[in-house]
Amino acid sequence: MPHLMLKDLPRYECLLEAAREFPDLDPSATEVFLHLLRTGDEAFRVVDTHLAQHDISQGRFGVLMALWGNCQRAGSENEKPLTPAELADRTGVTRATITGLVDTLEAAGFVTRTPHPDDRRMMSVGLTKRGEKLLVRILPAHFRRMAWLMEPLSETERKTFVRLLTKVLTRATGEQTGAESAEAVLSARA
Amino acid sequence: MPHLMLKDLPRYECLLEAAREFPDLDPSATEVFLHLLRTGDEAFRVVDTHLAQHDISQGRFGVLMALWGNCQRAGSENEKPLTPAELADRTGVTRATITGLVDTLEAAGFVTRTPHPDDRRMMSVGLTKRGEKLLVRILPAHFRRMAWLMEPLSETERKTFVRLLTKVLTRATGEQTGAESAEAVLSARA
DNA sequence: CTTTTCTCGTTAGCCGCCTAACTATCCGGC
DNA sequence: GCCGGATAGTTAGGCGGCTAACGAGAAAAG
Repeated sequence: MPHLMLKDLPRYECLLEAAREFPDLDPSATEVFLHLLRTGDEAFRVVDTHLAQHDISQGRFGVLMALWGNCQRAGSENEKPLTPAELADRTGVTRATITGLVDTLEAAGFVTRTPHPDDRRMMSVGLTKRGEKLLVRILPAHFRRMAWLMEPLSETERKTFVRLLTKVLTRATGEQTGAESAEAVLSARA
Repeated sequence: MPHLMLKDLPRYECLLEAAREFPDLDPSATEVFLHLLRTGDEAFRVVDTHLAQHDISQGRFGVLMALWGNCQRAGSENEKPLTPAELADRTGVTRATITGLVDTLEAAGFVTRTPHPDDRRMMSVGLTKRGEKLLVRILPAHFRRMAWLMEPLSETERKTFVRLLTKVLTRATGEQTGAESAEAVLSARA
């Protein structure tokens, strides 16, 4: 689970000291980076612990949410069945992983897997009544956890937070402007 | 790898709509939460991609960094060998996981595993010259990636960012004040 | 119409993480 | 001194990610 390198984040003075040995080390950037990963990890753990109480992993939950289609993708009425490929796309895991998740969810009776009417290569994965009930039972506490976690932040701070996160996310996910891509820039001096 | 539930983050209006159905849903809190996890995930991916080029997973890297002891824990001179229990503590994974990671690193010649002189239950895991060289070769590009990722943020923004992250981290990791703990508060209405 | 090429889902196998159980060792009470 | 409980590391088994390779079916090229 942990995406982490050091559980106890280094003190800033240590980063400064290390920066003398490694000129490439930007202390403030490193500090933000480590805090980001650590906090993301702990936030994940908070909700994952809750979902695990209902035998639902984050991956399974993602599939259920995608199927439940809560206002995803403009213009879709809720509860539309999806293909494994669409599920992979929306949850951000590979198709191979979707196969495994759907296997588990199907065995538990939360989703059904039927041949796609139009294209015999495809499958159609739909949420069952049972799966829907599970979500309705789980979601309130799930939302409460997120609200609890963010309670220390004012509305203004939340706006700022999202803005900063978006800046980093935009850079991380590329919007590859050719020569400016991460790989190009960063391997130049390798 | 992905700690995520939805790859394409929902639009804010969708959260508002969902909040009508689920009174427990706090739209701004949910928005921050989803952005935090998504961004943390992508930031992780940025450095993980680089480490993977050297056949080093994040877990292995954590062990090497802990051993290299870069200014961890006040008063320790660098390069001190550690026990698996200490490694588990510092990297935030279980001891069982450390066993596996050290197995791999030992097979690759980056660390050595010797019996502890004082206590025959313990082992002493130390960094080899080869492991040290690996770190020195990898770290500059590693630091460059972190710096590149945070480049869009000004120094002021970085300070703010760390402050906000710390607020959430503090809440997530508890500092359990008895009745205020997450489990107590959140399961009250379950 | 045939053949090539692409896409879909699945499979197989790897890895890192977990928990639970086990063995060996140390320590504290009697 | 001995014996029960704590502690260190490992093992066994499960799970959910990944990549790579596959066969079935659709679509494009000829």
